[in-house]
Amino acid sequence: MNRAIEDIKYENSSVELAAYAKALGHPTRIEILKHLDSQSCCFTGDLVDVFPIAQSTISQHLKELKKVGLIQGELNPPKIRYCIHRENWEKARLLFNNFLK
Amino acid sequence: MNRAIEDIKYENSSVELAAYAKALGHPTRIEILKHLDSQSCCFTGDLVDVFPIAQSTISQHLKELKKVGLIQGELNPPKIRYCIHRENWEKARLLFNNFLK
DNA sequence: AAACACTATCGTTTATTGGCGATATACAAT
DNA sequence: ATTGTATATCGCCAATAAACGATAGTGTTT
Repeated sequence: MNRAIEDIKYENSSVELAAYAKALGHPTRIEILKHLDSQSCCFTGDLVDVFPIAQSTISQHLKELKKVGLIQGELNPPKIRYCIHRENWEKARLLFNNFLK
Repeated sequence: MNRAIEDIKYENSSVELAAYAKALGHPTRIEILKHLDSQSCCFTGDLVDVFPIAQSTISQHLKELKKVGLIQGELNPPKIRYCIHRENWEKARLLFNNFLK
């Protein structure tokens, strides 16, 4: 019964899907994405005005979303313009679509 | 963590979507659901044979999935037959579908 | 060079998650 | 009533996540 965690062999799509799902697993991140989607792009500062949470916290959420590839940030000094990463967004859409049948 | 999550007014759909996403945010749970889907239903014991993780851990994952409503367990003594909760599954499908446009 | 605006990162704290073995519970069959 | 089987729960631990304020970049403008 001594099972090592590294013995688990997941399907690739399961790992990818879980990663996207995990990133979507917080209401603030969902609403950040909704906001991004509604106006194609926006700056961190806009979000700080919209959500009653600290700037550093928002930055962390953005980092999470960027890490998993759902958004991308382009320099627009001194601001950073965040947009949805359409290619990966589509990839996620297909994964969820296929999974949820 | 000075701010409770309840203090932020999220859209209802954001909270629901995030809850589903969070439940899907682990590869083991994804594969459990795939397994359930592929054969409509199954017992905890079947999963213990399939995944190299402890029985208690699988039970925990099932609990998570049940909590969010994606699966349901019906007594089939002495076993418990787990099935996908089709109604909520459809609800999740619509939420993700709508969100990912 | 200094001041400013914007964002990221650091350090800390607390909560949650994921894993395990051990134990408890529930029911069937003996 | 005892045994056996299947599943859930408990207690524990390590790792990760979420939140904050403070601080450190980064690039513009004065």
